[in-house]
Amino acid sequence: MFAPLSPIKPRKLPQQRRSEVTVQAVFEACIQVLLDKGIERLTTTRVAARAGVSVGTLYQYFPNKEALLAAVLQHHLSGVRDAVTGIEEGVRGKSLAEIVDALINALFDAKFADPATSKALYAVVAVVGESDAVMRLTMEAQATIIRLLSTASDRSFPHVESASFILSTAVTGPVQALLDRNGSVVQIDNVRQQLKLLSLAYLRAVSTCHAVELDRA
Amino acid sequence: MFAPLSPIKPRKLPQQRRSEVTVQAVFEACIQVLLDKGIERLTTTRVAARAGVSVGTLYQYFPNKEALLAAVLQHHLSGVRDAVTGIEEGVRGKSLAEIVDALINALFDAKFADPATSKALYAVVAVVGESDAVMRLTMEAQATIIRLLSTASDRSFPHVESASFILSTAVTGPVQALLDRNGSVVQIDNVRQQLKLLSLAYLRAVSTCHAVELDRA
DNA sequence: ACCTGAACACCGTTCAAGT
DNA sequence: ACCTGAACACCGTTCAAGT
Repeated sequence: MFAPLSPIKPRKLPQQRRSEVTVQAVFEACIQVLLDKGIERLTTTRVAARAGVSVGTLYQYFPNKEALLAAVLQHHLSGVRDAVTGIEEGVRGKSLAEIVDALINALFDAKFADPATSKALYAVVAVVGESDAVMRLTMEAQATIIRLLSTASDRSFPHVESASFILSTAVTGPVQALLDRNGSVVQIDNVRQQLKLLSLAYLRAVSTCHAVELDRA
Repeated sequence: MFAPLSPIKPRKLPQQRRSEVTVQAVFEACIQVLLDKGIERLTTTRVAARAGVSVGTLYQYFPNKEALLAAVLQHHLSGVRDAVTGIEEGVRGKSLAEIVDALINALFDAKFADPATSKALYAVVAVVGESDAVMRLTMEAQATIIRLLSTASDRSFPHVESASFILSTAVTGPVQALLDRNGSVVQIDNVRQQLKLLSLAYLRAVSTCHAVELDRA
């Protein structure tokens, strides 16, 4: 979050480094427990044990169970957000079709890189979905989509905010369903193509073509 | 579920009736607690107390907490399924546009009749989503959509199953987001119209027009 | 036939004590 | 600076006892 900007400073931070390792271990243990016990049997003691530390240590870094879950979810969501913002330069000024293609591909690559983790985290959303940090990440991704759509060379959107809200939320459902059913690679790819089709069809329906735009003086 | 078909038989079932009342009370109490405590603080003791019975009584009707939550979710989902199947006769043989209109309207009427309850139940899906009964209801709704799309007079679908899977899951996301944000009436209606647009645009993209169909002998 | 509530094993969280 | 684990309040579930 607020990494020191001073360039050469590392070395000899033994304690800090130890705690970093601990936090990372707790993080990974949390996902592991989530994966093979389910959120209902996700226990702080169990997570701590799996991470190789005591409960007390876990509570030194996370004020409570919910904060732990929120942190894990946050980490995952910021990965998704980065994947989406990462395509921004590459598609600037391109056609709507190309933008949609890049967008859906980025989302699928991020979500299905580790499907088990993505699936496990959906249960977490229900518990910490109202968290500020999570809502902020969602809105950041939304803002990026708004910017992306605005740069389309062949189309313009009278209601970009509305369109990107519908688009981003609509795409979520099929992805979630696919994760839930442990879809095969070919099913995943089929849904990916269908979502490109859906997104493009919808966005074209709510946009106006640039070619016929001559309402100047 | 398996109501006796014998016509005149009621009267004098004092005990049964008492238990029916109890079950209903527990049911409603469960939703109440869900609403103002959240699923993380949903406690069997709390639900029982709110229903005006003891924990022991609750466990006489539901083998465990998860079964209770599953039953509540099931009840809600069967309402949604009924809303969808209810439009079936009304739209048989009509145009795709009319079918989509009726479908989205039915879904919105069912989901936003009691938005607070719908919202609260999304957290429950994460806990009992894998339940057989819940999955059966989801598939029944899907099957109805497949039948509906097949009856469209002006269009036919080469891959109805795929199309209805995408459609039904895609529509879920915006509805869920709207419930999460406690959308106003005008926002709800806006999303309703957008989803009709989206559904129609997508379904037209994956269907073939009936007018050009003359591949007979 | 239905209900009660004390009892037990387990979970979230804390804190005095260690290195 | 970081870790431990016993301790406490609370939750899920059971069961002997009531009406």
